[in-house]
Amino acid sequence: MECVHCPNLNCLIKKNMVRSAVAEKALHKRTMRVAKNTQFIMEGTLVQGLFFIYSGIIKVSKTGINAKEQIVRFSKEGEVVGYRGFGSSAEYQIGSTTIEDSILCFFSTQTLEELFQAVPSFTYDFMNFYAAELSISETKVRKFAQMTVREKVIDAILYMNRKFGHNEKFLNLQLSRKDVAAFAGTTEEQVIRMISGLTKEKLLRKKGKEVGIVDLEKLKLEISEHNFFLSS
DNA sequence: GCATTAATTGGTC
DNA sequence: GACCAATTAATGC
Repeated sequence: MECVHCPNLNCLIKKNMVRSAVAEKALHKRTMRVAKNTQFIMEGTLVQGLFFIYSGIIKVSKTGINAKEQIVRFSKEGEVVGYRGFGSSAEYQIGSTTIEDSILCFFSTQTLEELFQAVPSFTYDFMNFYAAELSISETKVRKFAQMTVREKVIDAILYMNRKFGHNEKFLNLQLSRKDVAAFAGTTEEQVIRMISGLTKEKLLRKKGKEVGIVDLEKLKLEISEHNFFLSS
């Protein structure tokens, strides 16, 4: 998977390919195919570099109290994973697992550091990326403290819709109830109950494990009342 | 099909 | 609202 032919124009590597240093380093990356449901970053393991997603979907998670999983975010093509353990600490602060079959481009810490030193525009893009992530995690803290379970579940579904889209009937991203719970910050049973309730209220539809949005405006309204809409 | 995993429901603290 | 147990539906082989 050569960067020159990569369609992900928003990828930080691709964006900076015009700089010869980036283009040169891009030749030394390692690309790997990772099957669905495979963990490719273990929390607490030694940081070796960053993964840029060429294609596929992955989840980023952190182990909380009682070994409960907390999903931090989901990422798709063009995005980067592993940066949390970058720089300051030597171990990855997060784990990451594929949700779909994916192709990842790996850049070693050493290569990246050389690029940070040599290419300001690349470093600048990363800085903006970190800043945006920080802002998202700040509003997330607020959400967790103030939202009801119903709002958290609606918020999670709206996020899935914003980020991965929706076809005629259902959300494009099909997650297990357990993953939705781990992302929303509640339990699997609560997610199931909320989805069932919202389906009865004609705001959602469901068929098997698939979930779809029926009344987007009403769902948005419930969240916007608490000023939580935008971001994340 | 059978076996394993996920979704759902009901009840308790 | 979380945790636990029992039932049922979905999925892998």
